[in-house]
Amino acid sequence: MENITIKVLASRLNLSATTISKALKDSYEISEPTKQRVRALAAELNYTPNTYARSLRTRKSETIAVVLPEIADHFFALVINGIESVVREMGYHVLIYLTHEDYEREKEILQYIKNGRIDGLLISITKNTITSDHIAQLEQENIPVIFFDRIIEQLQVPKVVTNDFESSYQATEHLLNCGCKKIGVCTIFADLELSKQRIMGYKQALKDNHITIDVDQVLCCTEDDKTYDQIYHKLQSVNRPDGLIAIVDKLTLPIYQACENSGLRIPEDLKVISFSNNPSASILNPSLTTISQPAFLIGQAAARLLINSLGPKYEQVQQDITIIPSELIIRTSTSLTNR
Amino acid sequence: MENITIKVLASRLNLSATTISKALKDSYEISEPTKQRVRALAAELNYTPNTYARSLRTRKSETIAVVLPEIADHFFALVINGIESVVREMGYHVLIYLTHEDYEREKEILQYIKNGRIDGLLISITKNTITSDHIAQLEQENIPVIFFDRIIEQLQVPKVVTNDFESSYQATEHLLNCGCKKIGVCTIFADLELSKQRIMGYKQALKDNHITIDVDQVLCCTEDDKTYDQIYHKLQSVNRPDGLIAIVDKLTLPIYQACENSGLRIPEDLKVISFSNNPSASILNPSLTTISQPAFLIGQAAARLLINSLGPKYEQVQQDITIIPSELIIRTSTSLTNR
DNA sequence: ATTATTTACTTTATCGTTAACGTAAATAAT
DNA sequence: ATTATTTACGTTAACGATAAAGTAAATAAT
Repeated sequence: MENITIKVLASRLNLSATTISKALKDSYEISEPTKQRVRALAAELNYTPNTYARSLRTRKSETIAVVLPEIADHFFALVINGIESVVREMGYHVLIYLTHEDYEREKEILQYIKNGRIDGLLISITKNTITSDHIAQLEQENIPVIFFDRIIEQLQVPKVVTNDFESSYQATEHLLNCGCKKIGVCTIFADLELSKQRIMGYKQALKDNHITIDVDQVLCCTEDDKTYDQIYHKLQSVNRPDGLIAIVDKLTLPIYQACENSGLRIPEDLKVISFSNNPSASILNPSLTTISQPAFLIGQAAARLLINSLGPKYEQVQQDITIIPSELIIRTSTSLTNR
Repeated sequence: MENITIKVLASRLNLSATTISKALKDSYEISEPTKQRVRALAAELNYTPNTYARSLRTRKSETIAVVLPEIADHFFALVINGIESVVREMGYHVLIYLTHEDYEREKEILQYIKNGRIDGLLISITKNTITSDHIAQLEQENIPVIFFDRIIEQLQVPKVVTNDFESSYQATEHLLNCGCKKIGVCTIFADLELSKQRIMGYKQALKDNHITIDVDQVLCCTEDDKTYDQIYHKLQSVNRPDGLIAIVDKLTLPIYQACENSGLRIPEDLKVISFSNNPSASILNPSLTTISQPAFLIGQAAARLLINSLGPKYEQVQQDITIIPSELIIRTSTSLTNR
């Protein structure tokens, strides 16, 4: 079957290839009757332009890459939904790359996508990303980059995040209001800016409420396969918390399991709040109080920023940070109980 | 900043562009010393080939598209993980397109990606996809297509699915073994082949156990916003089931909520099994008995089939179906209770 | 010693599209 | 009536890579 190219259309209509190209772009240089003939034949033969030829010529691919740690995570899935909603409207395409929290893999990917292929990049770094050269390099090649959620603070690149500090502060105050005396916080991503912010928010809330900060109540589970044990151990200890903030959704499972297995009752013995977007939070037993992050909106905002920066004017995107607030959704896991 | 192309390398080394190209491909036509010089300079200048130029010439893009209804669904997220694991190994790239269960959107997307851009397609159709012309058309353009999970039975295209019939049969027998007398089944995707298979499996199990099939126990919730009401209503009725099979994960939430709100106890009053890959199944209360689909393996198998069909030999992929079995994971929601 | 083959390249053409520039005919301006 | 401008196209070249075909020099075969 013959490949339908612009040349085929041209020879059939006794026009030049350029004229076809211009006609299909609705250029003012082409007369209306000619445009109609061209469009009619293009439709009849089901012509679609060859992406590669076009991109080679125009140096635009209408394709962006999304690089992120994980997709089987409701937060990131929702972010992608947000990105897709914008990208679709703008007629762009999305390449997805998963790092699986592997820093080396992240560097590989960025190397991979450098030449051609993408017009811009949305990225959420791995928990181990320590340098930013691989990202800065893309910028040097004039590929705009936007960070979302997991950012590198120092890099002069637009960022879209939630109000990590404030929402953690708010969560801590909520636990205090529920009568908690010893509040702990737990993370698995010690080095991420968002973890630091959330822990700072927690500490600030304690400080503002004149409560001494006990470093022992900040639990960093950095080794994946020991997370459960560390939590279980903590909840068994004499110095166990009576309120716990989980900085990531992934901690919900081990926390609930550790309580189940150690006989601790939620919320009677331990009140729990988790940063989470998981819809099953409402049918857990007890239902889980969450800080629900605006994942969809983060995706949208990041995608808009990126696509705007690809526009014709190319005004150097100002180095800025977009903050979209999270929402505290109070459920049973922090219910008041009389003891 | 000058763009590093093959020509730049060529002029710097006093070689022709073709020689550079061949050297970088480790062609036998180029001498070892020359290859080394070329590789050294390429590395020094951080050369990466222009994807579009290459794809235009070779008619290969090393890119596949994945078209699927939804990403914020643990099953599909795991499928993507599986796909990514294979694609990554093979050096391919993945474009993601979401249909959001919109059939028109699905057609648009396929039109969209027709020319150039992708070498092959992995697709799981929307709940409303009734014709297959848009898919057959891609095949005509020599773009191989593989179905996964949600297939069109009639289309002569390789398919990767789980054992829908058998696992549903097995689930039904499990409920019978737990003493259920009136087993219901519930779906939101009446027209999908997988729904039909699962319902057939359920019916066959009843038949084989000499139980009359009551069509009233097959609940099709086709309108999204009425799902909860229909389930609630069903569970309130005189003819309510004492065992329920949920054909998709999305039904877990409304079923648990309806039980909560109507005072039905799981598993005492109603035993529940759901097709689900959601990790929170184990911390629901009661924990949920699931048929866990091999999502990751489905993704891998589909991706392998596709990429193999892109290979040089291009032996017409046999019209076949790959079936990867699901696993019944028994938890508390189907525990035996004495009544 | 002559021819055949191999080695290591180069030249040319092309993938499909579009940017840049060119031009004949028609229309408008003076 | 002459020049200027506009309209509606066409020609050429190029994006960067590679397939196809060509070639000089070196080596092997007879």
